[in-house]
Amino acid sequence: MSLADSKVVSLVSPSLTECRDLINDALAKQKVLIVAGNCTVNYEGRAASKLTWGERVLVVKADGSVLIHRRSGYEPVNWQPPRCQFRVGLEDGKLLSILAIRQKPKESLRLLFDKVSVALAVTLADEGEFAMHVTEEQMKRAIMLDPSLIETGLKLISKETKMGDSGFTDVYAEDGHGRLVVVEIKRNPASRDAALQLNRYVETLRKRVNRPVRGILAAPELRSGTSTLLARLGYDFKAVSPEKCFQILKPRADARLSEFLQ
Amino acid sequence: MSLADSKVVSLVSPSLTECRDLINDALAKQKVLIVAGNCTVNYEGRAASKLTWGERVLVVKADGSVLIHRRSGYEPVNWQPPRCQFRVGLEDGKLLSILAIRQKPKESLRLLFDKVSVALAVTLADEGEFAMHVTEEQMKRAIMLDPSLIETGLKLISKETKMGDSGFTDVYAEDGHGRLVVVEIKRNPASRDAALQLNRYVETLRKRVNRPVRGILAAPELRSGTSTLLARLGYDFKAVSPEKCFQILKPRADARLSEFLQ
DNA sequence: ACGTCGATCTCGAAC
DNA sequence: GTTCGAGGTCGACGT
Repeated sequence: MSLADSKVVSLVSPSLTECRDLINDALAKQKVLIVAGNCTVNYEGRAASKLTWGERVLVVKADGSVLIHRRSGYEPVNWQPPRCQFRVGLEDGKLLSILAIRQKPKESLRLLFDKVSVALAVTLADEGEFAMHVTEEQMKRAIMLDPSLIETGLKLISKETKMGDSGFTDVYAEDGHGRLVVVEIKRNPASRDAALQLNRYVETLRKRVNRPVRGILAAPELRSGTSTLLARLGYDFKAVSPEKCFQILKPRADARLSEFLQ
Repeated sequence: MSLADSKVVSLVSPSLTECRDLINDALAKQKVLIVAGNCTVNYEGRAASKLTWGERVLVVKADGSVLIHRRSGYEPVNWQPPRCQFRVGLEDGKLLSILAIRQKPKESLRLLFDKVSVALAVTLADEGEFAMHVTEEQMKRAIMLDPSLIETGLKLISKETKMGDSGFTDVYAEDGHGRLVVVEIKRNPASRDAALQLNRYVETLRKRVNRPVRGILAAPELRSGTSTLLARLGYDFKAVSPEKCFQILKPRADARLSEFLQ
């Protein structure tokens, strides 16, 4: 097994020639490529940009995505989404040039390295499964897909996706008797705060429309004392479990998400 | 100069203990840290997710951003924006645990490595400047060089380069019928605000001259709803892409552009 | 600090 | 294929 076939190839302070060979090998074998060094970057496509000399980390992934990261910042300074094609070359033996071209939209990313600190080609074996858990937002989505989770005859008014100020999620609907309904959704057992928050939304709405407005607090359960408060305010409670919401979302979710409760 | 002080520290197939030390050193010195290995990731915060075992690349940047990349895909499978704090530890000497915690919103990212292929700590010296190229000003320049980009028969009146107060760029011209034309240029999809801004310019001009004044909104596209507003105000829209402007500027530019392309 | 908006948004789904 | 909407969006700007 030659060096180039091993799972990790790491070159510290390689010559540009060594680096070119490693890059070509990594690209051919669809490894993940990581290069840290002094470079410039020119981008042209949907927009155009220029990045003058400095040390950055280049990452090329197996699907031809490209990331160029500076020392700080979550987002790459330059990048390309998947399906890039590459041309790697040495200019005068002094500059390592990497050209990443993408069709549709037609874009190009051109890197020049004059010094590479470290170059890395890694084969990643990854069959792991990624799963998002049920969030409040997903519960909301389930309820909007099937308002009968709350009450038969309930009809949505708006697809408003605005979140309340304290992580409360609200749905506006109309019940079987034509009354406006505000539904507050909580993923966890709802506290008195949730009831008061619901109250604020209903009060606000009552000032704006001249018709009956109901309030419903939807959550897996109520914390102690919340039931009394809710009744005193004149609102209803509806038990909604994350699991039930998942049953609604499941048929619409893709294969990966179906794994989501693990 | 010890190993840990050099600009690049690269460990291939390190023990988890070595790896922990390298990571702690990198975090302390605010280096860029790159770790490739077999891991799981658990995220909890605004949402929650779980990623089962598999080989990925972890990147921690100098500002405490975290990226976890799988072999494919532009986007990291898990991440944290800047300002994470870290806790690194060994569990039973069998698992390397990295906990990244972020306040506001309260979020946590927990990685467990059972095998590290390669660990890298790099100091990036980067004072380079990043500049986007086709700016609104450049689009304006292109349109002034070739007003037919907007409409055949359009003639410039002034070379006024004054910018509008909100980043709006305006061009004054005269159309084939001798009517005054105000052209508002936006580099990005134009919103209702752009239409209203154009309206203000046209209204102002109509008060000062006693002749017909047209308004044209030039942008790559209109955001939803803007078309209706624009029509109601009686103005025209002309699609102008940065790319097309770039094509106009490209042949005319001289020394500066040759630098721009290189 | 909080809300609104743009982005080389990216990404997936619906049509 | 294109269009549309969501996102753990991120990040910048205005209040």
